[in-house]
Amino acid sequence: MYDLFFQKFQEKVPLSNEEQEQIKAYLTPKKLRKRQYLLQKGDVCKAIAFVEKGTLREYSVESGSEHIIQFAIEGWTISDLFSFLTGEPATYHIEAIEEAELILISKSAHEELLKVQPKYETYMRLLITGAYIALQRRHTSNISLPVEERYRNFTEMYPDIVQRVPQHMIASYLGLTPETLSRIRKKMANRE
Amino acid sequence: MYDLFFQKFQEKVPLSNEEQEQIKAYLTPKKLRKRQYLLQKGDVCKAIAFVEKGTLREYSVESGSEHIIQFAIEGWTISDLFSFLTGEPATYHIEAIEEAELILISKSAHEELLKVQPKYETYMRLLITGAYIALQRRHTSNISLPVEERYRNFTEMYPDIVQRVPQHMIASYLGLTPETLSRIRKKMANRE
DNA sequence: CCATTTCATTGACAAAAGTCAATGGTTTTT
DNA sequence: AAAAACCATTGACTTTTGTCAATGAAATGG
Repeated sequence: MYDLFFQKFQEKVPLSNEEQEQIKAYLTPKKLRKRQYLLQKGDVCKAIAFVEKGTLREYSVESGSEHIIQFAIEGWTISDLFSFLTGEPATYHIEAIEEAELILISKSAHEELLKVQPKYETYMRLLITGAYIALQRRHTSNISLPVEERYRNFTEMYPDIVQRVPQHMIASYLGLTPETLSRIRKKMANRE
Repeated sequence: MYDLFFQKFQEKVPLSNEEQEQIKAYLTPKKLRKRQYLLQKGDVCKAIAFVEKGTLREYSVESGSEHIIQFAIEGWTISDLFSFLTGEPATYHIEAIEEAELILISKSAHEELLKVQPKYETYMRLLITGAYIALQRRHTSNISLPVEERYRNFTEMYPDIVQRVPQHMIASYLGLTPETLSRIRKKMANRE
């Protein structure tokens, strides 16, 4: 159950067996059914979630329309960090697209782990650094590349997500309407 | 010279005088003239820069056109983190818009500080977490808000940058052409 | 202080993306 | 198994944004 979590952890920071057991004591498993919320806008985000199985999406709702901020599949971590850290109401929804198995780090677990296990702090630092770099690249490509290339990059970078997620959600992630993405795909297909 | 740096540091992590002196020993001051590069695309980013004075911009150049990724004024930190951490060539330029005074943390200083001073790791973690949250909000507003509101948010959030930076750079930051921003401003002004 | 460069604005036009509505195929639910 | 909900695609049309070119004002550098 915790295999993938610790595998990913150890890719960044090696742990002894004892350390692993120590950390494991702070973690909580949780299952979600399809369409079930992990977090709803307005609630306070109470955990950082690591995905052992399944697919989730994090999205904002702005004047009726949804905008997908992030997908998360096996091995990824997802949360509304701002809400989690400050205790302010969340601005995003997080929802299971498919049935999912998660490992949760609660706020109190997070704070305790920072105190008792320096390797946890290092892991968090590296995790967020990676997320920041990825987000920066995404943002850069968003404002500098033509839509078609952005879509192509996405399919090359995340072929597994393309398989598992409806197309209109990928459009939303790329900041497009479903119609526009459909037309771009058609144009790309016609050139082959 | 290091006042602002340690002021910002202590807002996140308090330090004793000894700790401050210890850390200071790893820092290097640097001045830039207007238009001078701190980093050029293709070079390896050798430092994290804290701005004591002046204004910098970080931007990408994609098929001839520039796209501003970030501004940095007094009290902000700027770097091509990916290049800094991996040693890969930078994908961004960083340049002084006005004459600037910086405090640099070199790669080796960064690595040493992580080893010898846990508070430095905590500071870095919190710094990057803040940057990540800010970037996520920016990206969200980019894909979900109409241009006019994005501009309004920017002017409200960073009135000092609006004062100090030419308008076409703000357009670039928002992902617009200068002409489009000019027209939006006109529209906004006409409604008053 | 003059020459040059940079900058913001505007107009005319082109290209890109969004909106609305309809269709037909899937999948999901009951 | 039938009904309902979801989904991708397409067409006609509108809105938004970009491109190119010109102008005049302001800032910059020698």
